[in-house]
Amino acid sequence: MAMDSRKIEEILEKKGVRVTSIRILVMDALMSASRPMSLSDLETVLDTVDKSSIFRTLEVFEKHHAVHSIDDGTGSVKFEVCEGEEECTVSDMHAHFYCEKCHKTFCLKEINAPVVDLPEGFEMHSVNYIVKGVCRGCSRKMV
Amino acid sequence: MAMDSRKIEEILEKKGVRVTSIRILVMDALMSASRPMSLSDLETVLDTVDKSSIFRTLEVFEKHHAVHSIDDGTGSVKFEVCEGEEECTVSDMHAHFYCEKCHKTFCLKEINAPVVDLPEGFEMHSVNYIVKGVCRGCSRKMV
DNA sequence: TGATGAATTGCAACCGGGTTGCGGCAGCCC
DNA sequence: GGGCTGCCGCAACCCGGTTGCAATTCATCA
Repeated sequence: MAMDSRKIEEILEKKGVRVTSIRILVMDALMSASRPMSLSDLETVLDTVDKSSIFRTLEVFEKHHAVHSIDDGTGSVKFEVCEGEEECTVSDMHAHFYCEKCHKTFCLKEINAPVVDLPEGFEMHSVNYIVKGVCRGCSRKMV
Repeated sequence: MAMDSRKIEEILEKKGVRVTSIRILVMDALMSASRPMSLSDLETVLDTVDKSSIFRTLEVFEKHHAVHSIDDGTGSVKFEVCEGEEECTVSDMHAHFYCEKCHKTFCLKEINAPVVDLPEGFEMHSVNYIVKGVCRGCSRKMV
């Protein structure tokens, strides 16, 4: 338990999510992780909780804008906690970095996902901006 | 057969890909499609050809930089023909648009994928820039 | 406190995209 | 022709994601 469960309950309530023990566990895991987590990441961390429960919990969280999903092109969707109180908007989305060596996905929180002008008639709902390459740790090791 | 198979043979040879009848079929399908195609798209278009053959053909094409793959976050990777003679570079990559109504992926060829400055130590190999929303056709229909 | 109905959870099975092992076949060179 | 290499089809598999269903938990109200 990395975080005070009171605080987590508060957050869930603020988002309009009914509080249950499993939801606290999942939110806690997400908040104490330094990187976006996939369903199977969560499965291994929370090995007492069933996969489908985690899956449905994430569904609920996403619907209530407590978390958002990002697709880093690895074939497994990652989830991270929404920052502000409000729903994430397009301009809030930040870039992500996927390391091809260590297969980890990093948040580049400082870097907003760039927004481009679309051709007329196209309506933007969200953007996904993923950079792939080698992360700091791995590029050091290679010298 | 939308294209002259001679031309396709030429292209394959230029990329250093051995020419076979299946490879011509796959390349033809990709070149005559107006949108990036997934493995299963190709499967339905080329219903005489086995899935694994298409899969391995795409592998070969990709290794020889005859096609590149894009991940639009739908869970199925799409492929499109590389434009120039040379290997695609980061700055050549263009943005893509995924329509949440009709579930089609569009190339925004005019729009280069934006390139951001990474934190020190991170090394960029490729970028994926996907915009999700509603496409022109679908937003018209809704009026 | 106990009953009732709705929401949540675990289990098991399923789905679909992607991937692989293997045996057969085609093309090529000697 | 014989042998080699690479290509192809088939079937089976893997894994992330998803669903149906029955059991459990929870909130509510009498």
